[in-house]
Amino acid sequence: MTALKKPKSRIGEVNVERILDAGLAVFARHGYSGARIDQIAETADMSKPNLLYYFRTKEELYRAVLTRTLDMWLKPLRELDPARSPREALGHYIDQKLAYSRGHPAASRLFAIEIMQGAPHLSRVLSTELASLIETKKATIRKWIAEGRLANIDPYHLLFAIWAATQHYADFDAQIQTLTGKTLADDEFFEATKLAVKRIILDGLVLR
Amino acid sequence: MTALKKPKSRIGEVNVERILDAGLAVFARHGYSGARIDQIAETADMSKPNLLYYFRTKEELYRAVLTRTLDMWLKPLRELDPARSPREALGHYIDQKLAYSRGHPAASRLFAIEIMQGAPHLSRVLSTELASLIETKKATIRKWIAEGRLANIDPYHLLFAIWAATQHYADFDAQIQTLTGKTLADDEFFEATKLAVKRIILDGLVLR
DNA sequence: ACTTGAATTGATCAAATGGTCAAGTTCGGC
DNA sequence: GCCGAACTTGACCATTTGATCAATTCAAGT
Repeated sequence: MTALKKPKSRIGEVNVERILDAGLAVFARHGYSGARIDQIAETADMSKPNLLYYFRTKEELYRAVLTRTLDMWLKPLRELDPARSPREALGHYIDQKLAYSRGHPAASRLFAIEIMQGAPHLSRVLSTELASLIETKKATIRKWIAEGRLANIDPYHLLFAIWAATQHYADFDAQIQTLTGKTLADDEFFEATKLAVKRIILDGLVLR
Repeated sequence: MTALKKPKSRIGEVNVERILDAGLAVFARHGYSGARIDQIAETADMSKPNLLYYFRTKEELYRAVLTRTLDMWLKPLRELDPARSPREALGHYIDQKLAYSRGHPAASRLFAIEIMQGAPHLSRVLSTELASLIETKKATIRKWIAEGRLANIDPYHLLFAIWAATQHYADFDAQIQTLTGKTLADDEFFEATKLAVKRIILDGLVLR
């Protein structure tokens, strides 16, 4: 809506990139209000006025960081493939989401914090871009159910369960690390997690 | 550890209660830094200096709110009953956690935000109280597995999946409401959610 | 080398905010 | 009714922090 930044040179583009990275790290760790421009600038290796030269306000920077985050968040869902079997497609989706949790934990947390605080900056995007994407994927899921290849579950709850279980490993990393001593960064734990999540959600816990 | 508040009269106790409620609401919506003492005081219907009379610093109030929150969070897990069947016991646990998400969404979000930001105020409690409780429950789960009544899943991943799926409905309420138009406050949606979560986690999605 | 616009920063401002304090009011036991 | 302790508050202070700006440096094209 409002005009954002437009770097005029190569060096400008590099700086914008550095600022976005720094902003993501600091916003995710301290929240919007807790993040200080000084700290973001320092993380990005530049002075505060210089940062404000690229993003005129803290709010503008926050929105930019958030937009970038949401794009990454949406990507795996776009790839959910109706042509494959539900086990393959959903399994692949879970793998992709867990890879995202592993590769971009700060982005996952920032997104989560934003939504938990009422999504004041995202509500528009959620109700348009995400909602229409979901609409498409609902059809895919319903098709699988109609074919008798999937339990008769409301597509929403299915997606929520997958989102929750996969994002949990990034968002609650501190808790997981305290309890298990491990993180998704650990290769073995990452593989074990992929198997466990797929087993729980796709196959269920209770033996019959 | 540090001495906290100790109301000396009946009116004092009532005020402390009001402040804790107000603090929970405001901290959950704006995070620690974003919450303003003025706003908490106003929500609790008192002046800022009066609030500071009961809690000497913002930090002290925050810790008090957080402690209370964690106690509520732990309660359902304590009740996980090894004597019942896994389907009954885990099903009951899921129901309890969803009831908590419905009844105390702000507490759920505050707890989540705190952990996502590295649990700076909770790490001690997590590694002691929660860790030892988990140790007990791990035995219960392993017993069920040994008896062949539960799939062979690492107890940690089992608990994480349940926590994630149930808390999601409180924590991501804004997103859920945007997409489905409903909240756990809606009776029908609440019942449907309980069934869906139990079906997904206990029975799995893929038909065999 | 010169010019022009982009990039950079030290100094500074204004507003917001956590916290204090002295002074006043209310409450509960006697 | 009296009295001390608990409670309440308007005014105020110190610090933090988002944002501005004039002045300087840097980079690229000619």
